[in-house]
Amino acid sequence: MNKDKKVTSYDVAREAGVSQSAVSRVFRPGLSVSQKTRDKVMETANKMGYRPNAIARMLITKQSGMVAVIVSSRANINYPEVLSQVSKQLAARNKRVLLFTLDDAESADDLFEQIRTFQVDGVIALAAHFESQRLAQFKQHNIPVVLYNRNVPDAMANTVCCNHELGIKQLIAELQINQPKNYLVLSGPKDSDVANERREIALNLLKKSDENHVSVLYGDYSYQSGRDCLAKWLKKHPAPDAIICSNDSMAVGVIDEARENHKIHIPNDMSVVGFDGYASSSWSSYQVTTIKQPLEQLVKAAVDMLIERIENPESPPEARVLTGMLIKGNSVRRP
Amino acid sequence: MNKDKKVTSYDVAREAGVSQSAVSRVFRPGLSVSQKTRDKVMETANKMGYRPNAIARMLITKQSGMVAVIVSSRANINYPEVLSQVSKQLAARNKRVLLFTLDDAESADDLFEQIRTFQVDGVIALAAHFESQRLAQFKQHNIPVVLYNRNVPDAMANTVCCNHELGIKQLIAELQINQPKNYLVLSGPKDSDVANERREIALNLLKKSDENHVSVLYGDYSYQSGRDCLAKWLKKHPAPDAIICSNDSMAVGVIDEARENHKIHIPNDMSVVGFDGYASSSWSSYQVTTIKQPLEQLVKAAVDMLIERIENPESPPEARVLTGMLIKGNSVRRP
DNA sequence: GTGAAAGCGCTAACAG
DNA sequence: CTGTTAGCGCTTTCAC
Repeated sequence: MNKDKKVTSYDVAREAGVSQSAVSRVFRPGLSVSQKTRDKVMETANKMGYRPNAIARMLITKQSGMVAVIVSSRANINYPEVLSQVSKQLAARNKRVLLFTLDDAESADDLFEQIRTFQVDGVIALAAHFESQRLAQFKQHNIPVVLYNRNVPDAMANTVCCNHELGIKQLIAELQINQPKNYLVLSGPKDSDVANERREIALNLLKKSDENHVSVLYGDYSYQSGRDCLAKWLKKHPAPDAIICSNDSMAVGVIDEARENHKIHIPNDMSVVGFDGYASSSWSSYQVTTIKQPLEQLVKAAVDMLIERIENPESPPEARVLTGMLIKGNSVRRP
Repeated sequence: MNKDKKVTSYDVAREAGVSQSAVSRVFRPGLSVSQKTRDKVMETANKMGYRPNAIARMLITKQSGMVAVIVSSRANINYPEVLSQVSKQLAARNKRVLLFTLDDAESADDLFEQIRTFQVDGVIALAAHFESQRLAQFKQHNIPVVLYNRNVPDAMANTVCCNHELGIKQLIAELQINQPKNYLVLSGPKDSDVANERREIALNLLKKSDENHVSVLYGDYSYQSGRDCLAKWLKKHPAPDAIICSNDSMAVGVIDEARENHKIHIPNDMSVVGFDGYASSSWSSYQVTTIKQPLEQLVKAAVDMLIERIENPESPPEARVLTGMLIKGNSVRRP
């Protein structure tokens, strides 16, 4: 067993009495080598503890086998699961995840240079702060990018997204069983594309009926912001009939605040809906009515799409929209 | 602007009228280059869109600048945050995270070969399935490893961990305000080192008094397993006075099950404590009394330790134990 | 099927 | 301070 120096293909070749390129061939799948040579090489390789050096391979093949995944730490609470899914599914396609964090738009230039330096084969962006204008830079350098959970209107991007329009339609249909009059839309932050989209969809749908009274508040997707927004609202206004939250965390915050500090019963006095299908929002004390994102399928779509773009760089931009599932919880009053 | 071919340092050198090594020097921090050359190189480099190729650099310096981080998907719910912290703190030390998932012990051999292939500078293991016997393999190949949130008794490992002993002592002290007699210890899975440690500490502390009646159940750290375990227990036994859960998710599950299906009031009829300080466990409906892990400091310790081991491979194994903070929630009855 | 030889893009002595 | 010269460990023609 080697202890200090790394074993190279030359060492193995010498020991096995073959050429270095023979060793190389044995370790590259699908290359023709005689069974005899293969066995001999494999045996000495194992004995010497040889492993091909991926770095050297990258240098020559110009394929790093790595995909940059960009996350933010103020992330959507779903991302842990998304991330391990991404890693697993990319591993199945023989790619690794090189992780980058992006917490503010300012450091995006840096990030770009970093990613370029590492010669990644492609990029999956989970981070809200990854602005779609950045796409041009990547395109210029022929680095395929897939945006996860994003819907870019002008459609020059590869995106994978849950069907927000349909989902919010379903949620509003649920709410309307009670014929509410006063709605509050609790949006995510203004710098989040998804938050903006969900909010606008809700507002447009609600605008269709003149009878609806609709107000908007802005949180930051967090539990606490759900609480704070509701508390602030109730200082000057009566409780609305229904609150449409841009995600589940805020919905849970709203529910807790309503119950704890305002003696508002959910769902009897007020209905609340969320979005995402985050596990905690289904806990008995909340049972938020929400749209569950088809996480595994979304990730699969994103990975498939990226691989496709890596293998065939000329593929035109594509948006895949998957349908979420309505979870009928207990946060909407039933007649 | 280049469109197709990648720009190399030779291209820049030719264009700027200097040698290739001059270009190399400009892009390596801390090397002496005259201001004039530097400016000229930088200008043409920018003009041509040149970025040094990290892969080539890795090959020659034998430092990949990458750290393998091993996670599992059935992960501790804290890991999202841990992961982005790790990524951020490693980035500050000029290292990137190469992510690997490990979901079952069987694939660990594969994982090891993968990691070796990528020539990572070090490894941080967050995954419960990463068995400490594996350490020998890494040591043999001089790859430093730090185990996060793990306490390996025989101490031949670099570990970073929260002080479980102290934490559980504090939790039990809280519980004992009501002088409970019947305890239930709800442990995490038997194949988790941390779960085993937390369970044994609790059992040992409780054994000290002959008056205590203590039983043990095994969950899998999930919310649902908390519910299931309690339900199963209550079929044959009366409710205990106090339940000590190995993590917060199970504690929340226990609380929901008790309230919803058994009309047990928490904390009046039964006290529950958790461990970790997971955000959701502090939501008003639960307010679990727990120990909050000092996440940021733990990550910092792990990263510091790893960098230290990378720079100085001879450093002896070290265990760093940080103290968590007791969160007095509302899941323990007060007299 | 196999070996020889030429690099991939860069860093690191080493002279000048 | 700058340029020249060897490689890092591998893949990939190209003869044989």
